[in-house]
Amino acid sequence: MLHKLFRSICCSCSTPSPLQIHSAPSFSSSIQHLEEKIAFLIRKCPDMRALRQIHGHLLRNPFICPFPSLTFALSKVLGFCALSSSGDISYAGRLFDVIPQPNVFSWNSMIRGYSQAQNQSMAPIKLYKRMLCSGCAIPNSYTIAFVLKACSNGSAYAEGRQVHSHAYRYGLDSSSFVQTGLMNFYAKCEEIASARAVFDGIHGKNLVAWSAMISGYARIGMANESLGLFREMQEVGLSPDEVTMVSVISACAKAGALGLGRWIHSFVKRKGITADLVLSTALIDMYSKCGLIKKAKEVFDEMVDMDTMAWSTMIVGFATHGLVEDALNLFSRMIESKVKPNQVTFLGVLSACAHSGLVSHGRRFWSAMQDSGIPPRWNITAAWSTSSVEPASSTKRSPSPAGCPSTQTS
DNA sequence: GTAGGGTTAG
Repeated sequence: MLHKLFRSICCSCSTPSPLQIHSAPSFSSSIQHLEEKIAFLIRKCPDMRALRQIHGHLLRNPFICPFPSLTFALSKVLGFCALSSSGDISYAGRLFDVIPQPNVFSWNSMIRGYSQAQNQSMAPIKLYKRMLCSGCAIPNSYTIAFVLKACSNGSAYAEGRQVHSHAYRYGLDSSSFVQTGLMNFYAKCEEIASARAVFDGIHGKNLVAWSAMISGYARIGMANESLGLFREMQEVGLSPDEVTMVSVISACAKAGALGLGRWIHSFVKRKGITADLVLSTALIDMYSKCGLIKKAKEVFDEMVDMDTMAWSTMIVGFATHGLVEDALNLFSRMIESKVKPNQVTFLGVLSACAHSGLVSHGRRFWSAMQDSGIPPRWNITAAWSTSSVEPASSTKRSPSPAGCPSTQTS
């Protein structure tokens, strides 16, 4: 089926003759047509099995897919393997290693793919270093944003600062995606003053920039600053969305600001902001932490689809309030609903058992937890290299501006 | 000329 489809697509895009190649508009149009077809085919690709067939066709029939279309096609194949939920990052890695001169799209797909993959915390930054050293592709705003995300996830502060200076040197620091990436990176590394410096330097801040800063303050418990910025955002005429509201609700939860939290909840309703899964979970947490467990349960009961985090938040809430029976009953309902518990869920039920001296129940949950493959302890280690990351050549600008770190590591 | 940023539980 796929074979036939591929054949028909490729046959409909005839290989340009030498005459056509000299006739630039015709050649260019033919190439573009072929690339559109290949992109379509990969976009519709259901799984790795089909993707491997497409990849095989490309390699076996280079005459129907000449350079530069082969480069384009391979970067599309790579993008699917590295980024799609039905992709395969190890296949992407093997493919990437045999591409002679990967283009910037391929580098970016791999950097982003490794950032999203489990147990690959070192890989994105190593790859970024390889990209800079290779000198065959210049980072763009996508590269910088993806690497910054990887640095945020891995709390790789030294590397992130270097990436900041690279953003400046390559003239990419005016990209809104890079700016948001920088704010998030600094906020996640608890360098909130640096995050704020980036935020203050943005001209024409959009909703994402405001939300990122509000979230940065909320995350480290600076509730007043978070809520103050939320007010300021509205004063400049920007309307918050559900993502902004989640951070604001989280700030109320951390501050134990029930009055404000209730006002925010009514604000969400009044403005018609969708109380999606994440926002509802944030509300449950806020009401629970502010002592209003009944209201938390009301929000939970109104939810249609609950994930592990929503169930766990409610279970932990009950446990914290000493409502042991409610916590254990909810855990049973969660299992009946076929939602998989995680370490936080078990922490909730075990803490409920501890509060009420239910030793035998506790032992059963302890065994069930280990049977589920959840170890009693887990470590999240940021195994990042602290070695220097330097571009191979070509700096666009120097020296660094105020607030932008030097590229040299001490 | 392929693609992207801000959100929740311990």
